[in-house]
Formats: sequence, structure tokens, C-alpha cells
Amino acid sequence: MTNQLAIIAKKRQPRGALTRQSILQTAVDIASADGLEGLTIGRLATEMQMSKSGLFAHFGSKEELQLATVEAAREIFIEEVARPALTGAKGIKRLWRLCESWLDYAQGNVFRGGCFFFAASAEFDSRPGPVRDRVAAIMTEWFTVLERAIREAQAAGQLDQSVRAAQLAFEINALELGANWAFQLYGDKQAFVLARAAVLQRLRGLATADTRLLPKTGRTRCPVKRATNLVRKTMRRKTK
Amino acid sequence: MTNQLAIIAKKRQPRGALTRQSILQTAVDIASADGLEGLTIGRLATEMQMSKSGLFAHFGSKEELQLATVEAAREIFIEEVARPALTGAKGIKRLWRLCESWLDYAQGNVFRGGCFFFAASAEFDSRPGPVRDRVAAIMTEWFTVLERAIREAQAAGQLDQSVRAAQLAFEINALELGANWAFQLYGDKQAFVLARAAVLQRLRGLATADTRLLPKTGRTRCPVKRATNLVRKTMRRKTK
DNA sequence: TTAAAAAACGAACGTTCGTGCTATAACTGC
DNA sequence: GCAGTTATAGCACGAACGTTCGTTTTTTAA
Repeated sequence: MTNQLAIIAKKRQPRGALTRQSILQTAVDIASADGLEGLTIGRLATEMQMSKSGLFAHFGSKEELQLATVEAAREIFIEEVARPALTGAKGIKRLWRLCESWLDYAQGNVFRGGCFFFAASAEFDSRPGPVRDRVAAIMTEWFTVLERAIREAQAAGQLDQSVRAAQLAFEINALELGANWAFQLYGDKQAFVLARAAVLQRLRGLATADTRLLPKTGRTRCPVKRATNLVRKTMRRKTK
Repeated sequence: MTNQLAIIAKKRQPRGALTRQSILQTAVDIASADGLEGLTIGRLATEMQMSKSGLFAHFGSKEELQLATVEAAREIFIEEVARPALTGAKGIKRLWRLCESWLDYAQGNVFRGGCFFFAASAEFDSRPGPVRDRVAAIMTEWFTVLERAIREAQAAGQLDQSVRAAQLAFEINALELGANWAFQLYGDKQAFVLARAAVLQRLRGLATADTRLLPKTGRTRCPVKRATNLVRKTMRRKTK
């Protein structure tokens, strides 16, 4: 019943905070697969073996629960996808690592239902409110990271200066989302191969420095390897 | 209370069929914006000014209603997006027309909430059943159309033979979906400009024949023009 | 014109949803 | 060990969901 995040964190938390984190872990898992509306308080309580009211007291409203879930997903995304890809030196190599990291992430190595924020944004794009705003803001954050990496690669003289960072970021993001979309719908990991090839070919076309910075065109590494699989413990139960 | 589809169709239909079509028209509109679950029988009945039970009798179950709605959306998509783009001669020009047609379609000129099938597939990708299967099959249909257009352009000697049709189709589709996604989330039509530029640049890189077949890089035509706006009559009401 | 058939209605069912209240149990600091 | 805070449980609510059923209205065919 304890969870990893809590163990890592400093001890001596008020008891409720632990439960809360534990709840959110399950919540993120459910929501990534069945959406933030499929994330029902009753269902969450059942899965946590708690009473609805007891669980509910931690958040006060459904919307607060959704916001907290989004926030928890963001933390995990940063820790599992963004930060590891930002360790090396700036340049085209880091840019490519960001892409690879995201593609791995989307294969279900982090969340049960692929990219959490893709699912959430598709679900809330026509539902104005704080949740939608937060999700959009987080996606903007990610875009910013991508664009910065692009500009850094340009500044390092490794990437053609003529291409606009926003344009390239859009393309990379679209190809990645496309892979996530196809994989979720068809369950065919081939989509990731196609996306990888497309991004790589685009980057290679823009690379000004020697292309050894980029890997060969074929599959570059085992896609299921670094999976820490943070949130995969809960029972897999699809909507009836 | 009559609808266009019905007027076009042969007269002397049993009266119920007319109502059914009229219902589906509203259903498609609601579902494209708020999803196939947001498409509630009660809400639909209210919007149609009918009783729940009277409306319900036309379909027998929620799932049948959803399936019928998906089918209706497919008809509209074919009529409004696919067929108009397939009129001219085969080749790279037709391929580009397909892309343009789709981008126009996604700007909300056909459905209230952008691409109906993008929304539907994102909603049902983790919900096994007939609805999901049908949506996936329809998306496959569209992929097939795209791939065929690519192969025809290659056969006509206007497109580099080396690129695999499936690869290019994936890329085009991803860029288009990416634009649809960004537009729905941020409401910024700039996404379509970026997608258009990306597809155009990719095609131009692959074009073997003279590039006059493809338009200039900039915006090529007024994006809101041909809109017949089939399904836009119903009151615009967002989820509370 | 009238009888059969089709379509629409109104009311209700059993669930599940999110959300309040109140009481009890479990921790915490003195 | 006790008081006081915090966490959880139990129960109930109003609303909305999909669905069923019996009745009433409307259309169709003879």
C-alpha cells in the first residue's frame, strides 16, 4: 500500500499525505488509460479499497482530483522523460535524445495508456475550465523544451539555421503524437518505427555538422529497456 | 425539422427514417465536439425536442446510436472531404489536394469539433468493442486512400519511388492530426499553416517531376471558402 | 372512413455519478 | 494516558444515465 514516490520522499509526512500520493498514483494510471472522466471517485475508491467519502475528503471535488492527477502525471513525465534526456551536452544529439525518450515513453513504459497528456488534451479540448487550461499549459512547457533544444542545436552550428524552431517543434511533436495515436488505436508498435524514421530523416536533412551525431536509420535500440514502469501495479480493468 | 440529406434522398421514405437521419445529423455534431459519450440520449432528445424514449426507439441501445453516428459521420466525410479531392487526374497533384481537403475539413468547416474520427479514436482507443473497431476500420480506409494516391503519384513518375507509401502516409497523417490536435487545444489556426508547410516541404523533397504541380510555399488559398457547413445548425451548447 | 401499423410520449426503473453530513477510528503532542 | 486534531467510514441526497413499458398520437393502407 505504500508507494515509491512516498518512500523516496522525506519521511515524517502527515499520514494523509501518504495516502494522497498513493491515491494519485492509481489515479494517474486509470486516467491515462480511461481518461480523466473515466477516473471515477467510486472506481478509484474501490481500487484503493477505501470508502468513497474517505477518499473524496482528500480533494474536495472531482475537479480538484483531476487537477491533482494532472499534476502528478506531470511530475512523473518530467522525472521519467524530460530530465533523463537533458543530461548530456546541448546540441542535435540532445534534441534526438528528447525524441527517443518521448517515443519510449509513449510505448507504455510509463503510463498504461500511452501519453497521458495526449489523452487528456483530446478529452478536454472542447471542455473549457481549469483542467483544460492546465493540460494545455503543460503541453506548452514541453513545446518550449523542444524549441529550446532546437535553438541550442542551431547555436552550436549543428542544425540548419533557416528552419524556424516552432516549425520543427511542431513537426516533431506531430510525428510523435501520430505514433502514439496509431499505437493506441491499432496496438501496432510499427508506428514508432515509422515516427522514428521520419524524425531522423528530417533531422538528418537539417544537420549541418557530421551526421555521426545521429544514429543509423534503422532501429536504434531496444525500445523496451529502461522501463521503470512506475505506475503499473494496479489491476488492469477496462471499462465494461 | 427536415434535413438536407433527406431532401436530397429519394422521397417516399417511411417517416421514421427521416427523423432518424435528422437525429443523426445532430448526433454527429454533438459527438464531434463532446465525444461519443458526451452524446447523451437525454441531451440529444432535448436538442431534437423529442422525448428520450421516442428517440431511443430508433436505435434500441446507446451503442447502436453511437455506431449509427459514426456511420453518418463517415458518409459526410466521404462526401465532403474525400470525393471532392479525388476528381482530378491521378498524381502528386491529387495527393496534395487530399491533404488540402483534409486540412480544410479539420478547421471546423464540416464538424463542430474538428476531425470527428480523431476525437472518436482518442476516446475509444482503450475501450474495446464494436465502436472502436468501426472507427479504426474507417481510419484504415482513409490510410488506404492516401497510400493509393501516393502509389499513383509514384507510378506517374512524379514522386520518388524509394519512399514507402505506408511511411509517407503515416507522416502526412501525423502532421494533419497534429494540426487538428493543436487547433482544438489552443484554438490557433497557425497550426494549419505549419502543417501545410511541413507536408508541402516533404512532398517537394520527393517530387521528381516539375514542381509547378505543387503550389507556392505560402498560404495557398483561403481556408474558409468551400465550407458547405452541413452540420452547423444546431444550437452551440458546451458541456456545463 | 376506418382499422392496422408506426412513431412518439410520459412515467418509472435500477445504477452510478459527485457531493454533503455525522460519527467513529486513528494518530499526534503534551 | 488524555485531549485534540486528522483521517476514514457510513449513509443519504439529488441528478443524470441507459433502458423498459404501457399508452397515446400520428401516419399509412384498404
